[in-house]
Amino acid sequence: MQSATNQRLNEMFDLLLDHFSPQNWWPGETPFEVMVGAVLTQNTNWKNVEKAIDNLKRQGLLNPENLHALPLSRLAEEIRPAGYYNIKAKRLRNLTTFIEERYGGDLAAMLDAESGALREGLLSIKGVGPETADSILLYAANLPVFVIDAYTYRILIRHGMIDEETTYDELQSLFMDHLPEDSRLFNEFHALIVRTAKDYCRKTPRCEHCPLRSWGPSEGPISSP
DNA sequence: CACCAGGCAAGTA
DNA sequence: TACTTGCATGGT
Repeated sequence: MQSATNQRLNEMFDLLLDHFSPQNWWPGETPFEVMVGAVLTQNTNWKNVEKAIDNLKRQGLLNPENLHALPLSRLAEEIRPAGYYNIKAKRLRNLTTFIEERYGGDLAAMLDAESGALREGLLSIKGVGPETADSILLYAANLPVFVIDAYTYRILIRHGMIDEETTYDELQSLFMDHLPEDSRLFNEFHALIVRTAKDYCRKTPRCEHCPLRSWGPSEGPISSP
């Protein structure tokens, strides 16, 4: 027998799937590109990240070795469109240093590591917090880890599933303790949440058409709690 | 013009 | 421990 939470999450997922086609996240050709994108998209529009990624890719810099060897000033210049470019250049350097020092520069070895240990390692990197770490685990390493972001918070608060003080780990457990351990499910679920918020929770609220409008108890835009 | 985007760390009291 | 602030470009 399944829990009420499980039923509620299943209903949410079904509503989203019924409304949208599969999102096919993460937009990245290689695991390393996904990792770089995870850092660059911190509090930043994805469109801006794409420009930065493109700069690196076109110059053959989008691999651990070349990016690690790139001077910080040059790296910052290449990722400038993604914003916060000075601090993000350092964060990317911290990431490549981690790959180098902990896994001898062997990215495949890193992605094969045990999930909990790898998460702990990623979180020890200055500039990698829980959402960035979990995005790497799920979308680069294909591990069954649910990614929580600001959209997930807003939607679940608005629909009465959690309160404002719920922590990242608690909200993550809400999903992971009540859904099958399936990386494909987690991948699609998170992508659909982001898609929903982008399409229906922005300045011109279109709540009357939101796929979650019947997923009570909320009514009205989640952007104005 | 103001506001914010697929966060995080450092500073302050 | 509990708030607050800095980081920065580009689109609405």
